[in-house]
Amino acid sequence: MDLLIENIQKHVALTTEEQKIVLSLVEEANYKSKTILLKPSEIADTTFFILDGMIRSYTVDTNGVEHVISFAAPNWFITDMYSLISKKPAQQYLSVISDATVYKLSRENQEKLYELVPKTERFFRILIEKSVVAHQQRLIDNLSLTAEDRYTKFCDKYPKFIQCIPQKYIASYIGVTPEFFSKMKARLLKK
Amino acid sequence: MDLLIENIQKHVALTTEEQKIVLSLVEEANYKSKTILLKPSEIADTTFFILDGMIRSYTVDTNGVEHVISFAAPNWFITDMYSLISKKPAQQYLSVISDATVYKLSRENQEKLYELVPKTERFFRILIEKSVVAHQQRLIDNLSLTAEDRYTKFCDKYPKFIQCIPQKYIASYIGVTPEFFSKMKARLLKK
DNA sequence: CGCGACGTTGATTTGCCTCAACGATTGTGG
DNA sequence: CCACAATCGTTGAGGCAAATCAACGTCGCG
Repeated sequence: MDLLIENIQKHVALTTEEQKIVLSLVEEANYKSKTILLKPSEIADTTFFILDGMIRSYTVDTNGVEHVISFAAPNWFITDMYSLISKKPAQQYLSVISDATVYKLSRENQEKLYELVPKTERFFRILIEKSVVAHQQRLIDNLSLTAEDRYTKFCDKYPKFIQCIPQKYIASYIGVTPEFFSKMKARLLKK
Repeated sequence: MDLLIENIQKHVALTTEEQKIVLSLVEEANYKSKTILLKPSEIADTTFFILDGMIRSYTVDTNGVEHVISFAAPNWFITDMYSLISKKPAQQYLSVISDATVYKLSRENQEKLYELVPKTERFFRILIEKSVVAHQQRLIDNLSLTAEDRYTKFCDKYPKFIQCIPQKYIASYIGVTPEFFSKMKARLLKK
C-alpha cells in the first residue's frame, strides 16, 4: 500500500477514485545525499513527502552559523511554509541528509487537490495543527529546559535519529554548539 | 461590521446566510483582567477570538517560572491547540491581561461550522499555516539572535504591545529574566 | 596516501541568571 | 482618604551554563 495514501487515510477516508487523483498529482523523485532542494532567494513551490531517506531544513544566520529547524523522516512532509504561502524568497535551506525518495507536490497541484478532493484540505489542516503544537512544545523546551534536558528528551522522542544523523546537526537542532554537545554527551555517559 | 466576519472575509468570501451561521455558533463573553480562562489539568474546549482587550498564554516550568507563549490582541485567535485537538489536559494557562470582550467558539461548534460552511475550514487552514510560520520564525530568532536583538525586533513588530503589556511578560516572551530585561533596556537607552 | 570533514578535549570568555536590597506604584481594607 | 501590603521595576555583586578559540585524533574518500 502506498505510504502517502495510508498516511492520509489515518485522518480522512478516500475512495479508490480519490486515491488515484492524489497519486496523479504528486511526482516521485530521487535525490542523493547533500542535494539542496531549496535555498534562500528561491521561492518554494513544492511540498515534499518522504518515502525513504531523510531531509532537513535549516537557516544560516548573519554569522554564517547553521540552525537546523527540522528533520524529516519517511512518512513526513517538509517544505518552507513561509515561502510557500507568501510566494516570497525562502528563508530556509532544504537539504538531503541521506539518499531520499520523495513525492513532490507542487503548490499548484495542492490547490487542485483541495478542489478535486475537498477532504484533503481537512487532512492538511489537521497536519498543520499538529505542526503548530510541535513547534510550541519545542519553543517551550528551549525556554524552560537546559541543553542536557533537551538532549535527553530528543533521545527519548527520536531514538532512531541519534544513529543516522550527523551529531553536529543534532547539536544545532538542540540549540548548542558541536563542541558543547560533545562535552555534554561525555558528561551524560559518566552517569 | 463584525470584526470576526471581516477577518474571515479577508481569506474566503461569505454569503449573508453564511455570516449568520458563523455568528450563531460563537458566543460573546466579557472577562475582567487576570481572569484565568484555562489552566493545566483542564481540557481546552474553546477557541477565543478577541474583540477587545488582551489575553496571553503561558506555561509554568518545574521551577515555578512562567514562560509566555503568546500575546493575543483584538482580531486574533487564541487557545491551547495541544489540548484542543488531543482532548488531553492543557499544558498552558490562558489568562486575561486587560479587560476583554471575546467570541467563544467551542470545539463542537467549530466542527459544526466546518460542516455547515466548508469554506471556513480553508480559512482556519490558512490561519494555522501562518501560525506555523510565526512559530518557526520565533524559534529561529531564539536560536540565532541575542536577547537584545530579539527585544528590538519585538519592538519593531509589536510597537503597541510595549506600552500596554507589563514588562515582565515581555521579558518572558523574549526569553530572559525581568532583571536582565531591565538592564538590557537601560543599556539600549544609552545609545 | 593525503586531504577535508567530523568529533573530542582543554582554556578562557561571556551572556544571562540568581540572589538580595531598594524605590515606586498599585490597590485594598479600615 | 490614608496606611499598609503586595506587586513591579531597578540596580549591584557574584555565579554558572554555554560560547569561543585552538589544538589534536580519527575516519572516509578521491
